[in-house]
Amino acid sequence: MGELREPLRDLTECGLPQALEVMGERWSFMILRASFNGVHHFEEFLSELGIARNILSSRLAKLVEHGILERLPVAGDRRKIEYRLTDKGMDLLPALLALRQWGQKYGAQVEENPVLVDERDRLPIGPVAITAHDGRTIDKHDLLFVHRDMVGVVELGASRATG
Amino acid sequence: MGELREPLRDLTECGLPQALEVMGERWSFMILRASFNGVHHFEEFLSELGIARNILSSRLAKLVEHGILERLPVAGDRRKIEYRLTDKGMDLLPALLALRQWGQKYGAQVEENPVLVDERDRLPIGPVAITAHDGRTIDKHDLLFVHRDMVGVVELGASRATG
DNA sequence: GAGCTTGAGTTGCAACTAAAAACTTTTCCT
DNA sequence: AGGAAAAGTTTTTAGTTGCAACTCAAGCTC
Repeated sequence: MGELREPLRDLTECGLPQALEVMGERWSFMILRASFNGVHHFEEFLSELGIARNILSSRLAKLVEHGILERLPVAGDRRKIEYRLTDKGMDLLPALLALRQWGQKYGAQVEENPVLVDERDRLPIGPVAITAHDGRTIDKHDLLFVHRDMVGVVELGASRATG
Repeated sequence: MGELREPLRDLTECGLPQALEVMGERWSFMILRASFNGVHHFEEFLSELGIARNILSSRLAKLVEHGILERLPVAGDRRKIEYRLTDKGMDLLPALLALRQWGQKYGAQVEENPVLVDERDRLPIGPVAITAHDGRTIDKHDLLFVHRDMVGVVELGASRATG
């Protein structure tokens, strides 16, 4: 990553804080993972994750509030509530996998199970990758932070974008 | 995501908890982001992030301890310490970007700045993508969790992998 | 239909973690 | 020598996490 530097000092403009408001909390990602794995009910999360009841309660509420999970009463048993991933929640899969793959690469080698596979050939997926605007995957060494006004401007001495 | 279900109940085998041990803490990702943006010194992080000194101190220590940042004395000024991303730290970029993109997609629309671009054409990067074993990017709808022993086994009734 | 069980939560309290502000140390600058 | 900068610690206060017990409605059992 030769020159992945930032030209100015205003780092505030970015979606990260938004994401972290929900997903930065202690159990959020573990709950999300359980959701992806077909866990849907309060008591299931509880025994699956080993989280405290009150914490689970407030996390689920927050995930619902942020539209990551949906809270629906179960037809047929009026005690039961089903927590289901929304599309917004499912869109967290790349983030979850990226994190997981990193943990796997550098953590103590755990034999992962279940394994996420490509439906087509049932072979394990590859790494989560950064793509260019045209879909090529790009290496982290080929990245650069530039000022908003300089997007698309290719190195012509000290030229500046106009407009 | 048609049948992204899990066959069994042992969700423990996965790199996610490993990753969350460091990156699940409150300021870790924000510190990481600042690092990627060329922030290297204690007082810089402090004013950039608006974090409390003691918290920053302990987060930096933890990130160093986990090999995500390196702590090196600066030649020429013996007061200064430089915190620098390691390769392990840089490998968190996909996770960071995935999170950030998600936040951007669903959060209040912020004009992001600086923008991460492809060095080649200086155009903004595309989405972080899940890839298949051969490098194709795959959609979340084409994914499936299967038991470790069933990897590569293509739907042949109730067949089982041997070995 | 009385009594037990299940599901999805609250409540109360102890232990831990984060935040703000002041203080400390060492080094540099003049 | 005196002041300021860099990178922390310490102290105090406020907020979170975690455990255990409790609630309360709905089902199940005989």
